[in-house]
Amino acid sequence: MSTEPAVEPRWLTDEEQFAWQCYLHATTLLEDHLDRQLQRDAGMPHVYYGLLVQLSRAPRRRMRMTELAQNAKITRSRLSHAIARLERSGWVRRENCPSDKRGQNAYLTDEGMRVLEKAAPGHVAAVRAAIFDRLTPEQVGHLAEICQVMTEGLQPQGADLPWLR
Amino acid sequence: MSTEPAVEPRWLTDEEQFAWQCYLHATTLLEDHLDRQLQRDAGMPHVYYGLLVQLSRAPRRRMRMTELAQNAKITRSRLSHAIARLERSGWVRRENCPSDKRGQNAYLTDEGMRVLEKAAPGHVAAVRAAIFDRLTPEQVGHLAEICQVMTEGLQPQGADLPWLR
DNA sequence: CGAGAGTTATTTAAGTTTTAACAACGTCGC
DNA sequence: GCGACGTTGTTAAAACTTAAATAACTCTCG
Repeated sequence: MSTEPAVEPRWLTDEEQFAWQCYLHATTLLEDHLDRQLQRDAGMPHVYYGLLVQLSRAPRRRMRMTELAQNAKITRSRLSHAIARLERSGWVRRENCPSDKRGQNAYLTDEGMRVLEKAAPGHVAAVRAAIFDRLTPEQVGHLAEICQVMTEGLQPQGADLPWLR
Repeated sequence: MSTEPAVEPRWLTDEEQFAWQCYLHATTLLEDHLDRQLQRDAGMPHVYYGLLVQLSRAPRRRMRMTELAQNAKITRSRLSHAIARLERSGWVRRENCPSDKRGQNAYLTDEGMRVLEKAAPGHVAAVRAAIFDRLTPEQVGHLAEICQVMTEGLQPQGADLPWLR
C-alpha cells in the first residue's frame, strides 16, 4: 500500500519562497485595488469590466457566450450570472444566435459603451499608477515573458475549463 | 465646471497592453488552478489554506484576528467568516485574548495542523509546476523585483485595508 | 433516418465575499 | 472618573461565485 509520496517533496528555496510571497502580496493587492477603483468609478467589479471590454472589441460589439467566457477565463455558469446582472444594469443584452439555436450572443448596448468609455481613463490610470509607470521597459518585458511561461504551464483540465487545450 | 479630465488619458503602449494581457491571463489561471487543487486535495480554497499557513508559523500557532487579516491581506469581516468556517471544520478554534478583552486569538488545532501537513506537499508541487520549475533563477529574481515595485505602489487607503501604511 | 453522444447555456442551491452597521472594549485628555 | 474617539471583532443583508443538474439543441455514425 505504498500510496504515499515516496520522496520528500522539494520545498521552495529561500529565493523562491521570497518571490512567491511577493507575488501573492502584489497580485492580491492589485486585484483588490482595481476592484475597488472600478466599483467606485464604474459600479462594477474588475471581471465585469473585462467583459465589457471584450464585447467592445468584438465585431458588432457582440460575442457568443462560450467564446466570451473563454476569453475572460471564467466558467459559463459564472458568465450567465454576470451577463444577467449587466443586463439588469442595461449595459449588455442577449440575442439568439441565428446559426445555432442553442446559442446566445451577448452584445454591448450604447449605454454600456458609454459607461465603458467613461470608466476607461480612470482604469488605465490606475493600472499605470500601479504597474507601468513604476517599471522600466525591461521589467515590462520580463513581466510579459514570465507570465507567458506561467500561462503555458496552466492548461486547465478542470470540469468546465478545458480551454486553451 | 471643468471637472473633466483636461487631457487625453495616456493609454497603454502595445508592449504594455501585451504585458497586461499576459499578466491577467497568467494570474487568473494560476489562482483558479491553485483553488481547484486545494479544494480537491485539502477541502478548502487557497485563501483559507493561507490562513492555516500563517497560523502554523505563529508562536504557539495562534494569532490575533486583526494581525492575521493584515498578513493575509483580507478584511476583518472576511476573516471572521473564514475562521467561522474553519472552526466548523475543526481546524481552527478561537479563544479570548487575555490582554485585551475585545480581542480574539485564532489558533490552529492539531487536526488543522495535520490537514496542513498533508496538503502542503501537493500545494508546493503545484506552485513549482506552475512557476518555479518553469522559470530561470534570473526570472525568479525579476519576478520578485517586479512584485516588490508593484506592492510599493499599492498602499491601500480603503476603508478597511489601511494596512502596510 | 434516428439513437447516442457531445455542446450550449441556464438554473438551483450552497458557499464565499463585500458592505455597512454595530456592540464592546480601550485610550486619551481633561 | 468620564466623555469623546479609536480599535476589535462580529453580524445581517446583498452581491458574487461555484458545483451540480438540466433543458434544448447539434453532430456523428450505423
